[in-house]
Amino acid sequence: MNEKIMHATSTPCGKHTTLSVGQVAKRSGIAVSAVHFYEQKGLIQSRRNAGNQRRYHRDVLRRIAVIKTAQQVGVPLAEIAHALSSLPDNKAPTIDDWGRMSKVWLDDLNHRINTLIALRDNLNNCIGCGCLSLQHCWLRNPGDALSKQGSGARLIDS
Amino acid sequence: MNEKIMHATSTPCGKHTTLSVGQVAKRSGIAVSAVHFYEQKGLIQSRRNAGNQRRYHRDVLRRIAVIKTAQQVGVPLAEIAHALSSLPDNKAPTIDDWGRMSKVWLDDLNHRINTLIALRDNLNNCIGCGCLSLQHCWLRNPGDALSKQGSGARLIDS
DNA sequence: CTAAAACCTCAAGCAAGGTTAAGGTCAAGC
DNA sequence: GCTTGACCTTAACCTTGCTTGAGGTTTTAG
Repeated sequence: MNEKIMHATSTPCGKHTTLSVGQVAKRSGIAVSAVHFYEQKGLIQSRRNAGNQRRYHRDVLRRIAVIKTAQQVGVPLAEIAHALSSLPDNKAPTIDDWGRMSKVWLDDLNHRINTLIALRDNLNNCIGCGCLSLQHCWLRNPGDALSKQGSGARLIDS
Repeated sequence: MNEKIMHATSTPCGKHTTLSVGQVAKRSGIAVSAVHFYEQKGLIQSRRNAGNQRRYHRDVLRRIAVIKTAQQVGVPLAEIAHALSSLPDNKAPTIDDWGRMSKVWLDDLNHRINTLIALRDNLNNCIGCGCLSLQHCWLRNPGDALSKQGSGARLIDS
């Protein structure tokens, strides 16, 4: 009880205050259970106060913002975790920290962006030119096995 | 047995042949079980031959290519199904068909692309300018509840 | 004609990403 | 000091997107 500083709302200043799980949930717009879940999966970290309650560094909000944004576009948690792992725990990341993380992600993000753009433009393109040769375009995707056959897959290929 | 035309490999021509589930799986690079699954979810359609085996129109390969590409970038099956539902079953889609589908998807694809680009560029940007004010950038995301609080979320905001 | 390969239907199981519920502790206000 | 809300842990459950298995039929190859 003497450790007032560990109680989430006990310091009026707000600048050096830690956050309780409920505060993190409210501010970041996710459920308390999701905060627990992310912590369990190692995406975020907390310390415990004298009464065993979680106390988060403010920077956790930033991490959660990254998590949410990445998830919106389909990046799996494991990958997000990997990227976030290059940031320091429980303190504000430095420029170098962000740089490391950025590097970890850039390739993947670019790949995702390119795939989406290809998907969008192929839809447009095949309509625009009227050839309907989607096959041709999809095949630029390495993961796509369609090309190897080459038999009758394309319909009106020019 | 008289309906030779319904047997997947019985016509030598290859142009008007239907595909068995195994052939579809092999050509599209997905498992037979996944083909079943997609059909069950309404993403693709089949007819049955005299022996109750599935026979697919060739165009199913194109649909699966779309499915796979979209999935790679995190579009959920339900949304893919919705988009695909504007294409005709069991026959090659016309230009108009693709146009309808494209329209259904464009907004979502663009949103996803923009989110990813924002994610990538924010990572770069915040490093480049040194301000680390990621918060500011994330908040352009409508789904993000962080902004409403405005209290102490930003750290070094300029 | 027969054996193997491919197919069928159901049902169960798995991984990811959480949510919900149960039973108990901690903390803040009156 | 006691009640009430926030928190704790553990465990079960849910949805999505499939895979695996069991038990039986159909096709194809020799």
